[in-house]
Amino acid sequence: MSEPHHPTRDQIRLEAVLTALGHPLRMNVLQVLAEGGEYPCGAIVDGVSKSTLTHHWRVLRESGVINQRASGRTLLLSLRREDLDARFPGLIDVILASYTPADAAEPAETR
Amino acid sequence: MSEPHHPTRDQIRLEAVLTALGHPLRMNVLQVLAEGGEYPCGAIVDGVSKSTLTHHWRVLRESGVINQRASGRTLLLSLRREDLDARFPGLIDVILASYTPADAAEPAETR
DNA sequence: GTAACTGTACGACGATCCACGTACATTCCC
DNA sequence: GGGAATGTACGTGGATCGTCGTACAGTTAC
Repeated sequence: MSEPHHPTRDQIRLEAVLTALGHPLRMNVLQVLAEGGEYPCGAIVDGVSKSTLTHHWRVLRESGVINQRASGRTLLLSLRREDLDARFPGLIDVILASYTPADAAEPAETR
Repeated sequence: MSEPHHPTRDQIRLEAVLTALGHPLRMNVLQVLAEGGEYPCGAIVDGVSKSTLTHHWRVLRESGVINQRASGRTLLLSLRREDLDARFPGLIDVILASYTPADAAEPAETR
């Protein structure tokens, strides 16, 4: 696996982060990764094709929300917590706290 | 002017708010309205056609970010601060604090 | 009443988003 | 080496976004 391109900390833009998190699947990924640790691409979401997932990984990676690290034949995903907290202090915490079960009710809703 | 439709406080969804603010023009509007007070539609942004503005007002209104109140021949816009703070405590403050001049540098940038 | 002003409604257009299937590159394991 | 596993790359098709011009509706002022 090749190392994909990531923005540096300074290149992370607020609008890109907000846009990235304005999609239920990607918000769901944030929730999972916020627990900490690294996950292979295929271990977080299911019910979606591989190529669709690749699309969402790219949005999350290029906005600076996640990091993708090659390990064997998998790419390990993790949240760029330190970078996000340094750039936008409190933002991730507030978003996670604001995303109530009422919002998360239908992950695969009609949209 | 007719009163347009607004979501109730409970109908405001985090993803919709994040998506709404994931556009530089609308983020700009948030900054202006966060100062407080009410503004006519045409007094916040310029360099964009009226119909384009109407589109962005709808996005902001339907996501629950702003309120539009009819007054004479104008619609007065204001931030739904109380509703947003009640629903997502701290979110607006953090977003405003995170939106540094570096991000806001080019309001009418190449997009 | 009539003209000017403010903003919406509607339709159009190109660009982007989102989901998918297929093909391919890389790695692991036999 | 050959096959299986993991994910990306590419192209496609439909939906939505962002912008605009034009037309229209409500209000104000003469």
